[in-house]
Amino acid sequence: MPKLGMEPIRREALVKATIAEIGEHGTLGVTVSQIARRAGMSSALAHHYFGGKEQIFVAAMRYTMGVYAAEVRGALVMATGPAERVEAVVRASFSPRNFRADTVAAWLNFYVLAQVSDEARRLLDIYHRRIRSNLCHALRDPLGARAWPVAERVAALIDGVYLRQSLGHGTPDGDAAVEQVMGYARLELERAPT
Amino acid sequence: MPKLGMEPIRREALVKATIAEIGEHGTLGVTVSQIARRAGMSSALAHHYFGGKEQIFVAAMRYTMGVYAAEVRGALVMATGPAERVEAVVRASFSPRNFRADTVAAWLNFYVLAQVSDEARRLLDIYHRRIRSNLCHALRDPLGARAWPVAERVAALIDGVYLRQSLGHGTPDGDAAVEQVMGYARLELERAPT
DNA sequence: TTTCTTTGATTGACGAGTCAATAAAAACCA
DNA sequence: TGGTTTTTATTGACTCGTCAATCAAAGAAA
Repeated sequence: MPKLGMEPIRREALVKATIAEIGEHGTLGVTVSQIARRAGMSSALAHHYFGGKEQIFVAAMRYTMGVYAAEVRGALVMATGPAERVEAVVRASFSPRNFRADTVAAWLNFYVLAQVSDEARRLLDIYHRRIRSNLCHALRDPLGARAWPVAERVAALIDGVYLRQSLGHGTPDGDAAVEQVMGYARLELERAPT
Repeated sequence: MPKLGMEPIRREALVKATIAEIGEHGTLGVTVSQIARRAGMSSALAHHYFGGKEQIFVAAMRYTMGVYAAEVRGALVMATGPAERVEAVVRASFSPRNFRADTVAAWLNFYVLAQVSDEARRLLDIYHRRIRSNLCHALRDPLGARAWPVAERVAALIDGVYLRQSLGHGTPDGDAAVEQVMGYARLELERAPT
């Protein structure tokens, strides 16, 4: 059975199982055994490859952020002009995938962890920096010096709307979320001339 | 020792101890014993008065929200005019108290719990409805029909900015947070004429 | 005495992380 | 080629610790 090169396969299986398990239970209070069982291996193997539960979860979050970053890049290549570029970032943030219960649970628990785990905090910083950079880049041309504060506000608005859509009643509505954020973005772009 | 009317005293002590303990550990993974010890009683008594850990935490969150609501009301009575009323709500949301580590920890864990606990979800709904109502009321006069979507956006912006300030580097800056939100609010108020 | 308060002790269970031991593939060697 | 060693993969069993929740019983006021 033991074939070579199992490590990356096991790691990915664990990462995906972690997200699924946290999505089902809502909490980080899932056990390594549950995650390992879902990934089809013993808990000892999970510890062998990752070291501990927190490291497994951070890896899972890194994965989630990677997928999100890819979504953003994918949307950006088809965008022309500032408004479209901003909308690309916003749309990616509110994609169906990001509103799935497991993704939401991952993010919420990630925020909790970021309070106390340096590694998680670092990862969160990367997310903040990336989205800020993407938005700034899109806004720099039309807004000039105002690009920075507007980007910051759009980023915060994305997070806030995401939170409310995720925890509100009923199924989250991605299009409505996009409109909520773009409503502000367009306002800034229309009064553009710096 | 057993005097009458201990119940409210014990409950309050437990609620405050819960917030302090979660603030110190960051997580809901604190034990009932830790909370009870901090509140100066046995864990059995905590169970006696609240039933279980989740109920203790929900009570703690209800308390936190109550304090916040009082802050908002206090700020509102001194406000005249739409802009000031909005700013009152925003300022209260970013008061030093709300940026204390224990309050932040309470809110973040509350979001996690709201995914799976009906009681927590109901409480979160109350928060959403209240802030929406306060902002709508402040904006209805100058913005008319546009009051609702703008209020929703301001509310989301508050949550988003709060999240970023709390989990960003360094000490949260309440004034900067207020300015970030009011920057948008004023934009809407200036183009006011419906 | 009745009622409220309080806790020590207990139950019954679970969990993270470790370790020694097994299994199998690959690399080395003759 | 056949045999042997090394490396990687894998897990069952175990340690040590924890914890939520219960309960019977005791202390004290009404």
